[in-house]
Amino acid sequence: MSTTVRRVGRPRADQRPDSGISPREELLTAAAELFTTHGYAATTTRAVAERAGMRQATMYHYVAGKEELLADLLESTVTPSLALALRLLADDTASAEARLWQLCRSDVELLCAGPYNLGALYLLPEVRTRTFAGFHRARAGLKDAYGQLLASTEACGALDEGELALRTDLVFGLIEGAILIHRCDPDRPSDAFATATADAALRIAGITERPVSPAA
Amino acid sequence: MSTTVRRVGRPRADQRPDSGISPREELLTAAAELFTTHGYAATTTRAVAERAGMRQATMYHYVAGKEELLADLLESTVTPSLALALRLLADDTASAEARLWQLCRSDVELLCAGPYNLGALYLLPEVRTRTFAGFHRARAGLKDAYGQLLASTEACGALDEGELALRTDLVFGLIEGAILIHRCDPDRPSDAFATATADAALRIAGITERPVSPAA
DNA sequence: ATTATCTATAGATCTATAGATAATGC
DNA sequence: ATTATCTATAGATCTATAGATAATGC
Repeated sequence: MSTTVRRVGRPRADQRPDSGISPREELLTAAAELFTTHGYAATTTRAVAERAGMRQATMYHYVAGKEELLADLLESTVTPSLALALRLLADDTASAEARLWQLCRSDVELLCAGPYNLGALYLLPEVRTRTFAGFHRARAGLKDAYGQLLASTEACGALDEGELALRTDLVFGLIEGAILIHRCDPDRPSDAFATATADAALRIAGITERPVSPAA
Repeated sequence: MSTTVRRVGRPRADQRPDSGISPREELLTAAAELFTTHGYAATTTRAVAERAGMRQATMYHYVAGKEELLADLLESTVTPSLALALRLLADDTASAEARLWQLCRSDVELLCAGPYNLGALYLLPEVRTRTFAGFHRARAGLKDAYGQLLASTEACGALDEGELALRTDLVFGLIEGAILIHRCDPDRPSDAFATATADAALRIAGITERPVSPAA
């Protein structure tokens, strides 16, 4: 009946109650908090490891270094958004306007729902390096989905290529920037905020009234 | 007739042609480039000093450290915007819509015109500390001006306090985020981009057609 | 035997200060 | 004498590896 799990290997120096998640995930959680609050470069491997309950050197048993943690965190923010975007692109039972609205709303909710502003991490200059190619590919795919949905709307259907790209950038920029706006006033309920941001995104696109939402 | 300026003090180790700006400004320029491309925490005092043409230790003759450089740079981005905002608030010859549009357009131009994405620096976690109180005060003043202009528009005049704050955050967020959008496609001419972004900001506010621009 | 962890540390930084130096100014 | 700069460096990091240690598994 004892919940004390006997584990292989030398015991940790400071024992803590079992969190239920794997050491690697504990490292990711610790990194998420520290990267977003203190900054990536300012966060040491020691700080991440200790917060995850292990000594600095032990971290290398689970990850190759700080960059790997950041790459993992970034991919985890964009992957669910991309999955939804692809589903919505394939769905022809709802109008483009309605699907775009739903994508916007859901992306803002995803960005703001987590305990940390992971969404803001993509702004780090370090992220430009090739280590993060996977993240960049996924993000480009997501932005492309926004562009395709926009192109299918009545308001943007007649735009030329350059104008459409500009609209897409503005809409996508507002959605990605929502995490920073949310940070100004974190007490605002995030579902109302997500709805208002999706409405704003559609107004940017030139769609003046909120479309009928498709079945989720 | 010689342009070689004889200056007091020990000569620099590696002489370079006179740039015309003061050593402190050279440090600020160097910091702007390095902070925006490599990140603040990742930039060393040595890197800043050498790029400004002096040895690492000499930097301390002009500034107290890295933080002072960042604080100065941040204030320099928001000060001109705030000055214009206050002028526009006091100007009652133009409609609120027209003044808001002009403020948006001008802010985006200011953010995007510089050679570096200084506007993105305010996102750094380090900026939350009290060293940057001056910057935060100016930024709050600017956002407040946006709020006042918005409140004077027909589209937002009837909104309650919370709704107005939300609109303000969304509009201000789009404008501040414009620098990040610009980074995606830096070749787009920045005046057309600024115009499109100001249009988008007004659409977020609920203003459907571009107001007649007041005399600049 | 295998595993997860620890301690210890080499090597590579980076910041900020101390004190020397090489100009001009008077 | 004053000034701007330099060189040198103490003290404080931080990363990543080497090798020891204390569990379980068989």
